[in-house]
Amino acid sequence: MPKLERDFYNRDTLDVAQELLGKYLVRRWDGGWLVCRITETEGYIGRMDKACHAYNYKRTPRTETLFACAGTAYIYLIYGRYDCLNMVTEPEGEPCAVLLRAVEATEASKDPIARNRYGICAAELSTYQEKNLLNGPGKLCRGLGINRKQNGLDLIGDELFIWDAGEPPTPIHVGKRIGIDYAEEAVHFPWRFWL
DNA sequence: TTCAGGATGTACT
DNA sequence: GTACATCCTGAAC
Repeated sequence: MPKLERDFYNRDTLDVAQELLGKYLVRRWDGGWLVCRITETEGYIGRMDKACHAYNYKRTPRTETLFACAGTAYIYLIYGRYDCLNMVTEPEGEPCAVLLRAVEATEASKDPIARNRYGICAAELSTYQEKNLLNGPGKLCRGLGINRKQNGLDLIGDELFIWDAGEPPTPIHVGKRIGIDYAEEAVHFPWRFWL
């Protein structure tokens, strides 16, 4: 399966957000790989988006990563407890990114992910735990062992990257983003995509 | 199955 | 001091 190259990320943020759906997030882990299918994303576009940390090109130590070249991982702490994973998009200097909101574990990856999330093996998961394994941005980071130490990581490398399995496009749902009620007019931008 | 409330720490004002 | 791109728990239905 081909790995996505920098050209993929160096494009319009909303195109990237939609095309990431159905592709596979790959994380090197314990000598092997954790592989998850991407099912929900959101776009954030700093030049015009009050929901983006780098709105109006605001540079701070935290947002510096958003100005890096496309194909960089932007990872930050939210609500004091959870990490969120983003893919930086568009040319260097444009603070834009795609937030990964939800993924699905492949069968072979379920055991280590269940251990990361609940400290048990996959066979011990309740149906409730299985349903809530990776269906949120904080959950998928916890499940895949991703945290702020990986902020700025190159997504073209071996630690963390995306595989294109060549699956045909399926219908994509479009709607408002979640958890950004403070963002005034940007609250209504239809920049959330899911399968 | 849904809902309210609390946890928790960093960034920024 | 305030706000935050969230998640979990427990209680009510």
